[in-house]
Amino acid sequence: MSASTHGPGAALAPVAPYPMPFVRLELAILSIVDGHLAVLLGRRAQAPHAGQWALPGGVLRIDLDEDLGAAAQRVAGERLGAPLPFIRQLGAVGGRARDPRAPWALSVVFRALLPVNSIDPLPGKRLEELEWRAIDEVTADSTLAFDHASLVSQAVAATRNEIGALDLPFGFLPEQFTLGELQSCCEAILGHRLDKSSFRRRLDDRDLLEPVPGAMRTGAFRPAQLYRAKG
Amino acid sequence: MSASTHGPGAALAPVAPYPMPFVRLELAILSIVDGHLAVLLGRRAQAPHAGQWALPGGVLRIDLDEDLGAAAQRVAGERLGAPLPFIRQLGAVGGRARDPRAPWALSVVFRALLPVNSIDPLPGKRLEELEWRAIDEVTADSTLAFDHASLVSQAVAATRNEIGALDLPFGFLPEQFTLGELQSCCEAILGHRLDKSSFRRRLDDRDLLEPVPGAMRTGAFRPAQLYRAKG
DNA sequence: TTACTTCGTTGTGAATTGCAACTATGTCAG
DNA sequence: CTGACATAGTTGCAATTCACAACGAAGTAA
Repeated sequence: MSASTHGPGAALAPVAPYPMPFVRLELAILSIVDGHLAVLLGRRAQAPHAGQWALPGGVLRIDLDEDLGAAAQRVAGERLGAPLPFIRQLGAVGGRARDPRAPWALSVVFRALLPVNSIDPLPGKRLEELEWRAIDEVTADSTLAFDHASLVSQAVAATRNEIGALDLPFGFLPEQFTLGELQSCCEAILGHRLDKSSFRRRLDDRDLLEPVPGAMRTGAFRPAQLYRAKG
Repeated sequence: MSASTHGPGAALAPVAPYPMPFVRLELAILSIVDGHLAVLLGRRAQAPHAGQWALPGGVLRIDLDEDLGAAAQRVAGERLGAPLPFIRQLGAVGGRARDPRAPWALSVVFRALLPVNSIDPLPGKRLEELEWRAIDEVTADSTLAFDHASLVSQAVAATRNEIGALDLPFGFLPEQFTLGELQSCCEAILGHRLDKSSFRRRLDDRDLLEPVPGAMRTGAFRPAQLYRAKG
């Protein structure tokens, strides 16, 4: 459709006659279930790797997608029924032996964060089983399809680095949250516990949060001040 | 240049009926010239953006390249005549309006480090002007072709982050180097001076270097112990 | 011999961090 | 009504790290 009908500029050198790779987007969607970092996987219905678990993804559609970010959002919408607000590109993988459906397959990998108690995106459209799987299991088993085990590790490592730099995982949290929730969230991502006072000191040194004046989270015990991201 | 008679790809059956993007590799090759961080740019001979400066790069050749890393090495060899030992992928950019030669262009961006006094890679093959340009100028002018100014900024930011995490820029250095050289190198990358004692303390806390027993760098003043990367 | 420049180390006060205690404030059981 | 309880939020302090500066050491060059 858009093969040659896109030429507002002057006549340029033609696109090289080389065959191009099969380009896909893969989504590493992370969340926290039962206090543990988890990734959303789908069981493949068709060959190749039928029956194995894989990251949700889809083919790049240059007729539909304005750019890579838009492509990732489109795939997220098709597979999960909802756009992903906190999404970041991790990089690309590509090579000859990655996907038997094509002689050369290139995937651009995106990482997204979904709120803790987000409604399970299972009521999607044409999707098979989708399941949250704990990171520890996934990286231990490593029976994922294609090279997706390595992609998951990459996504987790990138996310842990962000937390280390106090780049807060707002994608995991509702708009308003308590400092305890934020800390638990970071602990789940990192896989170890943090010190409360150090954590809070670093937070207000960086001036990233602001308290919501009247709002408190009321529960079984003492209520906690609600905060929201600043700026 | 690449409109020659090379068409082994016609036989490859497309795996999906969707058209695929035009895929290129771009190289952000950094070095330190005159104590300042610099990037290697080439002046474009042909349209589009003829006469403007751009990162060296080339088209992905799925018939030649085993994977993305190999593709980057091949492009480096063709454009510079030498392989790049310290190379890392930064990510991919892609969209409709990136390159007027194709309706949809995707570039995978690599960052490489070249030793300080590396022989200028100018004696390449079919290349136009290639020139080291100081980072400060490049990011200020921003008259680079395509979106390459943004790619350069990305490469610099990634490299500065690595230094901050004491991921040492061995690519900038010869196999053996003095601590002073290493420090100057990091200072050039970061753009500001570092404290000598702090720098050395952090270095031997992480146990990254080992002294070469008898080797000293002798110069105009007091000789300095030579070190090499450990492990 | 002396000036000079870089190498390498040491010292010190400030800032950050880790650890642990303490108080505060609500719910809930009795 | 009262006190146990679990979490919220703060405080204190020792230990570590850090920035900054000074120092002696080692070579060249005049």
